[in-house]
Amino acid sequence: MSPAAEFSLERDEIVAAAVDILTEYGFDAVSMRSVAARLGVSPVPLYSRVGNKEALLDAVAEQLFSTVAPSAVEDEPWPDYARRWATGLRSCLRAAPDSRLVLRGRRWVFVESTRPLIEVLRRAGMSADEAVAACRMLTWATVGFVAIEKEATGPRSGPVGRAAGGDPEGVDPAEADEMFDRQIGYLLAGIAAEHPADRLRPDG
Amino acid sequence: MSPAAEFSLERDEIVAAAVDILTEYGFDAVSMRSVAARLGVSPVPLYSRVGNKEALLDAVAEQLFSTVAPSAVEDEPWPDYARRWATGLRSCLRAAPDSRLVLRGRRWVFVESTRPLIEVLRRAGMSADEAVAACRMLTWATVGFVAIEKEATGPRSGPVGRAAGGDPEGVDPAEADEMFDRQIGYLLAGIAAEHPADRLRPDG
DNA sequence: ACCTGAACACCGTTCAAGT
DNA sequence: ACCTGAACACCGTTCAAGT
Repeated sequence: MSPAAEFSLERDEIVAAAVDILTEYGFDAVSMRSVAARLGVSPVPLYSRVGNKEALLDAVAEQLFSTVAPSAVEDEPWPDYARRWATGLRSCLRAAPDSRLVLRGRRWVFVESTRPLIEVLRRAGMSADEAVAACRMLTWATVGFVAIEKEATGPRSGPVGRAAGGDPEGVDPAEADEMFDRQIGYLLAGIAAEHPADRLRPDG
Repeated sequence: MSPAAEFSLERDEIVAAAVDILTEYGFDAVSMRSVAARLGVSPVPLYSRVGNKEALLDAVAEQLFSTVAPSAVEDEPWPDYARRWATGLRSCLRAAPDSRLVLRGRRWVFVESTRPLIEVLRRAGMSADEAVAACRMLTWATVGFVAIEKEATGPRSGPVGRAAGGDPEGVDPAEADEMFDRQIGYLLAGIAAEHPADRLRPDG
């Protein structure tokens, strides 16, 4: 470490400070000014290191979400792995401090995580296009589900006075789990139905 | 109309002004100050009429999204109606100026629109719980899909330089249409599989 | 080079006056 | 009662100085 390193402001420290504020005080507390203050610096140097606030949130999302895919088990049927993959993605997303991180133009943070799933699908006999289409459907369904789930099971549920009761949208976490499982199951069944077993199990 | 009506500031005018700004200049342009300015008023009176900004956006969402359900056709099989219902909801959501309107705790704006779907499902023989569960899955899937679709087919698609190319998430509108149809089809098939035809078609 | 204080043009919200 | 100007405590971002 060079002597100057203790005082120099690295991109990674900025991102780490933003992650800290995000997890401690929430999404709305993350500002260029608050991140700078936590680092004991004026907001100006942040702009030369990360560009602007949007780029900072890009970096935060990348750190939180990249490479979340579970590893494949030998000889595991593709629907089993796909289900594990979607479930893993969902828990990762649910653990995230705020869904706004991923929903405003940061879908690309998952591209890296889709690779193992696409590989499993391809090994099962799907073409590249088929594998991408299947992977995309599962990803969109999962991200979309969690986006709604996070606010459906969260504190706020309507304008003052409304909510719960006969509201068909009020959902507790256990119901959400079951609903997610069922939805992914339906999608996997639909995908499987378009891919005859003999093509998908060339070694069976 | 009382003589004072011309000058009095009604809640509806405030909401209408907010909708105008939203559609003309976008979500970020909607502020208590900009809405007040459009009405030629200081921001203060808005607080006594609508409460605060969140309540104003609640009212805007309600005006834009309530009652979007297509009406049922006589003797239409429930999966056909459900598909039309989901497609109608999707186009309504896509026409909306910004997905942030519905994704931050405003899911309840669709509760009214779910009624006709639930009625069709119940008439087809589902129990109340089954109908609500099926309706919820379709609603969540559709809202989640559009939330991702709107930013996937929009202008921004990653940190500068990334995007398109081999990115499995880059999608054009036609592909999104097909993907939505397929996904809803899979869900409807899954729901139908759990509801034997004789129960769902008591008159067949 | 790299940081700072100060500024610009905004926010949501509230308060003490005015009529 | 109902509105206003002014203020408070914030934003993101930029600029002219300082070292």
